[in-house]
Amino acid sequence: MALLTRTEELLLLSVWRLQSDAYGLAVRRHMAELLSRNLSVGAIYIPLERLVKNGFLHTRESSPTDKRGGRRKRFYNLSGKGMAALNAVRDVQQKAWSGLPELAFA
Amino acid sequence: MALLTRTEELLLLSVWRLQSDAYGLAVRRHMAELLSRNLSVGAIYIPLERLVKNGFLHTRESSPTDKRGGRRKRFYNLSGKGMAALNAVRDVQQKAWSGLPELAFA
DNA sequence: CGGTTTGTTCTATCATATAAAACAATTGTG
DNA sequence: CACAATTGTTTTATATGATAGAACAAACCG
Repeated sequence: MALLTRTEELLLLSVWRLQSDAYGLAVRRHMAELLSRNLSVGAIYIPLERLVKNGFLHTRESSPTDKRGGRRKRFYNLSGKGMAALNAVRDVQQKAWSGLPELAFA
Repeated sequence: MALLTRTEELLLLSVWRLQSDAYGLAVRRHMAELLSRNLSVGAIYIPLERLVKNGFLHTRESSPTDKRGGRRKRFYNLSGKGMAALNAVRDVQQKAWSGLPELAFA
C-alpha cells in the first residue's frame, strides 16, 4: 500500500487539528501557516476531495440554518483509515530520520 | 519555494544515511527497508537524477579501477542545498505534528 | 434587488511517481 | 577467449498528484 503524499499528510493533519472547524478555506489558512505561503483554492479542494473519494476523510455540508454570509461550508473529518494512514507515515518518517549522521545547518 | 516531495525527502535521507556508499541500488535497498516494499529501479533513478538536476545532490561515477563484477556505480552525496531542504521539511513536519489532539490507533 | 462576503466547483496544465524493458560494463569459468 | 552471470544504470511509457485561476453559488445587508 502506497504511503500518503506530503500534501495528503498535511491536509489530514490540518483537518485533524481543526476538528469541528475543518472546512476548505480554514484548511487552506492552516496550510498557509504551515508552509508559509498561500496555496490556490484548487490546491486544497482537489486533494481534499480525493482524500474523501479514497476513504481517508468523511465529509458533510453544514446545516442550512447556518446564520452568516456566504455559501454553506463543507466540513471534513478524519476516518479510521485516515488515522491509520497518518500513523503509517509517522512510523516511516521516524524510521527515516532516526539515528542519522547530524545534518549541518541544523 | 516548494517543499520536497516525500519521495525526494526519503531519497535524500537515504543518501545521507548511506554516506560514502550511496549509489542507486543501495539507495533502492534502503528505500525498500523504509517503505517495507520494493520500488522499481525507475522509481529510484528518475527522482535521484531530478534531485541532481535541481542541485540537491551531487554525483560522480566510481573510479574505473573498481574491482568487482558489474557496471560502474554512480555515487550521490548531499549538497548544501539538499541539507537545507531537509531541514526545511523537518521544520514543517514538526510544526504540523506538534500539539495535536491524540490520534487513535496510536 | 444588486453589491459584498464567504465559500466551493470546474478547467487546464505541469510535475511526480512508478513499473518494466533495454542497455552497459565488468568478472569468472569451461 | 567467448559467453554466462552479476551488478548496475538509462530509457520508455503511463498513471497519478499538484497547482493556479476562473467560474460559479449562496447567503447577508443596505
